[in-house]
Amino acid sequence: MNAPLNPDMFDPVCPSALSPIHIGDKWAGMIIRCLEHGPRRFSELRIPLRSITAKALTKSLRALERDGLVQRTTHSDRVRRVEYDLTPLGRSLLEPMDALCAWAQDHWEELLDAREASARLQHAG
Amino acid sequence: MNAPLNPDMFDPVCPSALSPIHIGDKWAGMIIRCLEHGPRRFSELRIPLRSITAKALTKSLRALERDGLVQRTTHSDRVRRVEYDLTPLGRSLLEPMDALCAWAQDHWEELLDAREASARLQHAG
DNA sequence: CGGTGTGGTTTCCGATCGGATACCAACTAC
DNA sequence: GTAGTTGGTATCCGATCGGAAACCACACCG
Repeated sequence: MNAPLNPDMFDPVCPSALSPIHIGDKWAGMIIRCLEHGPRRFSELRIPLRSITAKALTKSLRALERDGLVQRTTHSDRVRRVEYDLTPLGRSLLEPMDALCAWAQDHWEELLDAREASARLQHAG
Repeated sequence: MNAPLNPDMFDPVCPSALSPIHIGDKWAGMIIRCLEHGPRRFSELRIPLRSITAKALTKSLRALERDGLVQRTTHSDRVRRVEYDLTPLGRSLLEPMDALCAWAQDHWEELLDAREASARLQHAG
């Protein structure tokens, strides 16, 4: 099976937060990362995405499904079980996403410096 | 100098419109592409970005400036001349952007198919 | 003098976003 | 029966987005 998701997998000061490149909506990139190593259940996804509401998670997942990046499967178990998994198309996104993460890490300090410089100008002006 | 920008450089049905990956806000990616081959003036940028309002262009350019991706220069000519140019940081984005464009082109049909399939389900349901 | 071009800013407004909260059906466990 | 879990929906609401339109300072042109 699948190791549990690390509740802290998304560091609040993750360099990617500064990155000008985004996947889908606010949550889509993180959801895709959560599915990288296998299917996940709805409530399982909510753990690393700590502040997400059910509404926001549903909306984001539906968009990913509509775009063919994620597949939703309802299992007929005794207890209700719905799993979300990356499609091959969704999985193919991981490679460019890795390139973007690498870019963000490489240029994190430049991005921080630029923000701080403009904040100083703002404060001075 | 710099060849004029092609007014049609952004095909309304460009595959990148379907891409789930975005650079900055709605316009930032296109602006960066416009600056790829050298600095451009404000009104020059408005040509390929046909429907953009001055307000939207200003806002997007200010954000790019704040993030250190674009530099704004006011030239002291007789006529007012303001030019926007990519910084080295902004230029470094071109490489991952190319990777994304390649991904979007490679998977355009899959993306289209997924959208159409979900639209059919929507219509049938 | 008025008209034109440049590089914007301001105001208004409808649409969308995103969080909080409450609610729900189905099923299980006690 | 009652409580808890799962996978959501429905409603409200303030904040933000994004376009349309009007306006503006400044310089040049004739």
